[in-house]
Amino acid sequence: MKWNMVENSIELYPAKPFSFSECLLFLNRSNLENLHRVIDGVLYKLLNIGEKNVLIKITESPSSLVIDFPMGECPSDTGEKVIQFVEEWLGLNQDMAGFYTMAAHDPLLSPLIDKYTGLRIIGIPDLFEALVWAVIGQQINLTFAYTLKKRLVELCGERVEVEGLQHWTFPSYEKVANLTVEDFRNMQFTGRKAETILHIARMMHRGELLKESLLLENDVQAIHHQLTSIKGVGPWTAEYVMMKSLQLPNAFPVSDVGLHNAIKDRMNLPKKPTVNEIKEMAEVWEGWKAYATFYLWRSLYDETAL
DNA sequence: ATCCAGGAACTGT
DNA sequence: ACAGTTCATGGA
Repeated sequence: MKWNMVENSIELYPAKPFSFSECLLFLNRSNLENLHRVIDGVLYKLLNIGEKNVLIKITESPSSLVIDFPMGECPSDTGEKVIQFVEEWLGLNQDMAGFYTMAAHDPLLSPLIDKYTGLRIIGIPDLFEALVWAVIGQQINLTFAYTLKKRLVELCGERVEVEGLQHWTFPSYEKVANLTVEDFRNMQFTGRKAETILHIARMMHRGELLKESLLLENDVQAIHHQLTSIKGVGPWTAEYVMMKSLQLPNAFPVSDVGLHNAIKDRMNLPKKPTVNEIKEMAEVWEGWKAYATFYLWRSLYDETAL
């Protein structure tokens, strides 16, 4: 992707179609979210890069996205990492052309790509954060999931105040690895989720689980197997992480309840479809199942009928 | 109060 | 292989 550094700001030029307002809508869906902030069309996020916390501020200009650094100058040698993060976070490096061509011929997806043109899959570039968020989200409603995440972040994430606004980073696996099951129980995590998250944190702390290593696997089945071999990580969590953190366009959390509800609503079905029925209708999505899923999720929080 | 939630592991057949 | 049970709690 093209980019340009001008004085103390970076301009990015995502390939079209790209919708910044769709990014903001997704990122602003919960008022319990504290890992970024959306204020009047401006997106803030605190990044931890090379032991330093860097606040980025993203705005849209007519022809580009602009990243500014409200804490001062962009520290030298972090510019590249900031760009890479934002690309993965907002999906700027995603090539949508094949998906749109496929979706245009699918009666379920075609209204969605028309209405949400430019929507990208919003990612969670940090593998640890993606895994923890997925484990938290297992079998509980989203509001409670956000509450639990907020408690964990405020317990051991890092906080910075800039211009009167608080900003948080997600806790590092080093810090989480030093927590106990009781710490999690006090935050109303279940014992199982506490064990799973602690296990993941300790694995990553020991260097036994690395995003770069997963991405070097030669096929997605190997990645899926490596993730599901972690106790507490099942098929849904593995696919979710492959979609949101590893950016695999064909990742498919087929058992996802939200996906089931979206398909039911979109097709006016009397009840939710079975997993096998969904697998059948997803055959034509081959190669793009992650995008199909994300566009269907998007339809769930649409206030206006399609 | 009742059902369900962006599941997973375990148990029994 | 497949179905039922348990975990645990909050939200609507």
